[in-house]
Amino acid sequence: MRPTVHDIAARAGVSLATVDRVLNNRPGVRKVTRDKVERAIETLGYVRDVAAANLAKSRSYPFVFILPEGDNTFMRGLAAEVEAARARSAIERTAITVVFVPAFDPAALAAALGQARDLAPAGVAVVAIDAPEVVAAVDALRADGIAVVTLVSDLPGSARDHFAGVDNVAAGRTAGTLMGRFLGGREGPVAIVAGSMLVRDHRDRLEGFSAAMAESAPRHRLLPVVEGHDEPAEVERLVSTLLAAHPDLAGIYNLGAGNRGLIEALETSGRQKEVCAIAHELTPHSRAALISGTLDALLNQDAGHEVRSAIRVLRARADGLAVIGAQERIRIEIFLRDNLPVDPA
Amino acid sequence: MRPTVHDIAARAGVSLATVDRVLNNRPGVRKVTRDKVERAIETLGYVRDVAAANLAKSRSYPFVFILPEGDNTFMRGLAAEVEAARARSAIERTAITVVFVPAFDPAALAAALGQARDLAPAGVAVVAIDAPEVVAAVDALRADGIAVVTLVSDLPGSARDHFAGVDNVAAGRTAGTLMGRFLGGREGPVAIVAGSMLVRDHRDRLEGFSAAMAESAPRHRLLPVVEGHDEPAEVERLVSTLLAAHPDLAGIYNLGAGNRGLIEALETSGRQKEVCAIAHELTPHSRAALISGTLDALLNQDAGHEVRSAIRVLRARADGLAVIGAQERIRIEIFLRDNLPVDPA
DNA sequence: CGATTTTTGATTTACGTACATCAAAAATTC
DNA sequence: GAATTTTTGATGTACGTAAATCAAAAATCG
Repeated sequence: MRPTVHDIAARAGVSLATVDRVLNNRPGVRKVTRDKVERAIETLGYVRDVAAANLAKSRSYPFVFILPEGDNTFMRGLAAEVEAARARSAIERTAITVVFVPAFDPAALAAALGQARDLAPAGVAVVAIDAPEVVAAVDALRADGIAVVTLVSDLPGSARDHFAGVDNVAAGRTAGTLMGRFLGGREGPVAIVAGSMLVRDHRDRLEGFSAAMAESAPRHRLLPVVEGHDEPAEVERLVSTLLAAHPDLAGIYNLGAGNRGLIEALETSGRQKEVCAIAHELTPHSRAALISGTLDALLNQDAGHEVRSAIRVLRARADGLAVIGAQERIRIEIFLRDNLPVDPA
Repeated sequence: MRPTVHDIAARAGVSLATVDRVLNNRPGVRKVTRDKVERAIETLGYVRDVAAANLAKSRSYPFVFILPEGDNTFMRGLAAEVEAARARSAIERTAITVVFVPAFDPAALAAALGQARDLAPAGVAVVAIDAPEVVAAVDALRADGIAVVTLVSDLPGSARDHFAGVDNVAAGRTAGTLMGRFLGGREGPVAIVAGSMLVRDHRDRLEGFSAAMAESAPRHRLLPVVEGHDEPAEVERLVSTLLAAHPDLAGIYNLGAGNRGLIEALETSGRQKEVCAIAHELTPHSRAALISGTLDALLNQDAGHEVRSAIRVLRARADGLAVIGAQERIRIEIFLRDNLPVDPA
């Protein structure tokens, strides 16, 4: 049977109250006694029963999640995952408030962070935009002792506690290597579609992709990046224009959202088999396109993992505990039509 | 504030005892009263506090894990993950016993399953070997009401509750598609190295690989499968022989363990860049070979995920709860040098 | 209707920890 | 050695649920 505080008290020859004082380092214990108790804890291998402790404390963790609005499928999926976490909040003793802000709008985001601060939560998770006012708002939260985790897109230069997202330079590199190898002997330029160079994750992916392509397929020319603002309709126009302008187009890398537009444009052109297309995020649309062969590979970050990781980190920070970095690292998943999970993410 | 049993009692106008009877469906409650209580539960949105419930029940889950012996890195990693779970057992209320049996030995495995039965655990997790005596031993456990989960390698035809591992046909297909696309315009046959056709996972991978290669690279001839029994030394001999016999070898797929032998043979031959090599399981050796370019891609199943999933499922079965299949599906991870996680699995 | 069975209420103990209070003992100071 | 401060003990309550007991009330039966 697992040792309890009573066992420690007996073993150390002290009272329960003293054990409690040591365990929760309350004052009023001589060092000799403290040592005795700590030795007993050590030899018995006592581990505090967190469930019982939380029950006794009736602790709760109020968190705020700030997510972008818009009909981008990935972000909607992320919101759904936060909602799922909210549903679990009863048993996890978290109280999650979700706030939506206009996408790509630094001022609105900074304002939302300010309002979150007024709620005095234990922690805030935010899909960041890389702008000075956002950095300032995050730092203000931290100054109030509120834990902050960036989600999906990071905010380097701020005092955020943690980034719950993938290494986007590595993601871009992965896409570049796959593109280079899939192109094989083919000739022709490669196009790149981004959402916005305002967000850090897109800039990072571009950097990684360009570098890896230069290594794995140096003879392929990269066309200038076009920005589709993660809007399917805009992406479709851009890609159609690219396809028309470059009859020898060998590949397309969409490093942002708006895959519906990419897929639509490719299939309308009838060149979906000749053009090697790589994109991000597994959604019902991208999934179908991967199966049909319009998309050749898909990189993915698991939104559910990211949300759960963010919550774990926020809770740990709220308790003043350390975070095991390796355990919270979000993986870059590669999907081909053959290793698709049965359920759409 | 979250509702408790007291709130339900008050709302339904019954006593605490009656609420308890309904919640744990004990006998002695009229349907009218039961309905009243259930309506109160519904309207208040009551969710049982599992932590408090487990505390009150002081429930514990004794599990037995049966793993193969041998110095195969993946299996050692799996054992380490089980050990890590054992370390967490204090806070998770599990009591895990680990048993090691000789690899590829159906009789020994069946005997171990029999011994596990004598311990009367709540559940057993086992790396299965596809043999009739093993099926019989698993079915005997199930007949005793002991939950059984197969780990890594499945046992179809048995009464096991769940398989905590990847879809190995899909894994083989993934390898086949990657191989086909990576080969690009190259010519030459492709070799396949397996561990043993005795275990289901290897047979499944072979099937998937052959099918996908036939689709994506039909002109490449597949050489007859050779078996290396997951032993690095044996794999090295086999691969060296293959390399010598086929100067035009285009690719090698190692669907079993023993990557050290594969890597050694390739690097000794000096043909590691010409031959496209795809293997399974991320280990320090395979990781280094991926970075150096000796291996071109690596498929992986996360042993930690598998162990934790197995425990979740065993616990759910022990409590008579349903398992959310989609949540327990283990993904087939693809690693290129660019998306390697920072820490070796 | 009374007798019997079934259903319900009231109450208590327990799980392992947190936290508070007050008294008792020990150590320290003068 | 007395007065003071610090340390320790004893004890109780709380968290939300499980589980048991015994009495009381209600329903059912003959």
